[in-house]
Amino acid sequence: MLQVQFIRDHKQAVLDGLAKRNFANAETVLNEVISSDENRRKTQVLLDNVLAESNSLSKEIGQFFKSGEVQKATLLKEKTGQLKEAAKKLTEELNAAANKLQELLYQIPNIPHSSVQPGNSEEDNEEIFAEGEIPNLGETALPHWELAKKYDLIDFELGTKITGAGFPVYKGKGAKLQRALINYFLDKNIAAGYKEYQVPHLINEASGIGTGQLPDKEGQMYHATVDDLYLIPTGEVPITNMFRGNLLSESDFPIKCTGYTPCFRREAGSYGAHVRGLNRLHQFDKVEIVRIQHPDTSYEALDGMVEHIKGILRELKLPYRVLRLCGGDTGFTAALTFDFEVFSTGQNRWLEISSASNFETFQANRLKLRFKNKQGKSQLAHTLNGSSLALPRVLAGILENYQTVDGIKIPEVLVPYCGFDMID
RNA sequence: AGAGAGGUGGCCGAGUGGUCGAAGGCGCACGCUUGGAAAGCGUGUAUACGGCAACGUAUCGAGGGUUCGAAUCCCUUCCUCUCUGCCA
Repeated sequence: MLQVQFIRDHKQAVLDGLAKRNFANAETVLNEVISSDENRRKTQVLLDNVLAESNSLSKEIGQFFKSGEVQKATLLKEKTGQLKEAAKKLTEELNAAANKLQELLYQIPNIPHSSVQPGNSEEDNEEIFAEGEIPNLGETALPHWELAKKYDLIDFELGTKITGAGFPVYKGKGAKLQRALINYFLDKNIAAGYKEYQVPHLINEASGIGTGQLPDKEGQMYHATVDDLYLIPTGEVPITNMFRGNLLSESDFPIKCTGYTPCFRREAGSYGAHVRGLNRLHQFDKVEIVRIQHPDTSYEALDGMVEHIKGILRELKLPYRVLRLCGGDTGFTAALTFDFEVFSTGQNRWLEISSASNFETFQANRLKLRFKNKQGKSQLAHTLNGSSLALPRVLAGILENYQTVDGIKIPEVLVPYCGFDMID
């Protein structure tokens, strides 16, 4: 959520930013925001004045009662009746104005960073880095769902029986490989200074609002209605919300967290060849990294996260590329996002395996996550997160890129975690 | 799940209808003191919104109500603790 003050002071910059995202009716919405805000402030001044008068009258009445001048008190009481009505009406107006402003602000996405290019879709994302060799497996390369079947690693049908499509069952060495990856990712993150957390997998409404999943995107989350809780779509939500409402001091920075969680996504509207196998699931595992930063260092931090993720992919010896997302493809809450994609040899396409973003103050404003700056004022912090990494597609990438006629080789760094070096 | 107790500032804790944004203590900051430190003494120390400011308003878990006036009374709700039950 953008700050009203910022919109008031930098209207043109906001318009330019929204244009990069192709946000419709930006000017109209901003004008509405500004007029709602004016209305809100005007109403508040009126209400404050009424309440101030009412308060001082009440004090006088109290004095009169104390000194026994009951008649004077009774006289004043009549006056307060009118003020009460006025206050009630103004309170309603103020609430209505504040709610309207809030609703408008919820609709406006974050302003993209200056390096973000305009664009409509993933076609317009820029590749900024690529590394690793794409193995030449020729015609024999199999997609991971066939490999998974051949070596009995993942059972999609069994998951369908238990739950439904998109809830696979990992078996034997498939399960072990996945567990090895989780441990390896966590160890890498911890070595880089991230503190490990195990967090709840269900969240309440306030948490969903804090990180921006609610109120608009509830259709993407599973909702446990009896208790009004949501299954997390990503570990970002519980991890970031640990800091909701906090007032930090500068010495608390940087805050670096990591955690392994399953992720649950309804993925309403997804279908077709692109969702086969592990490509798109309703439940998948992910190791997440989250950082809370001083605004001055948040972009350094983002670069640090990108380098960290590169390091992991380099060790896994997977061919990957990094994209800077264009305005139209950048998520609602992010100012700048880098996507990581691994080349999937068996499908001959790139698969997104990580996304690292700086949200600047957008989430912090919703979370009321602030710190005391050097001037002693409270100021919004910056939040960032990234996947390190999303499991299924890394698994798919390993199966497909490491396949040989004799079986699937295990990347060297994972052998100690797996306890075997070959799936055959 | 049933019964009871309770939720007050960074922390502890007083406050049961008015002068209470809230005593006292701890912590923290600054100053005095000191060769330096500790101790001692003094001053200051919540957040949000509005206002150039003086200041005003709101906030004692949250929401609603009674009252001229609510931290204090009533209702709803959330959370915590104790006991009982159940249970990985």
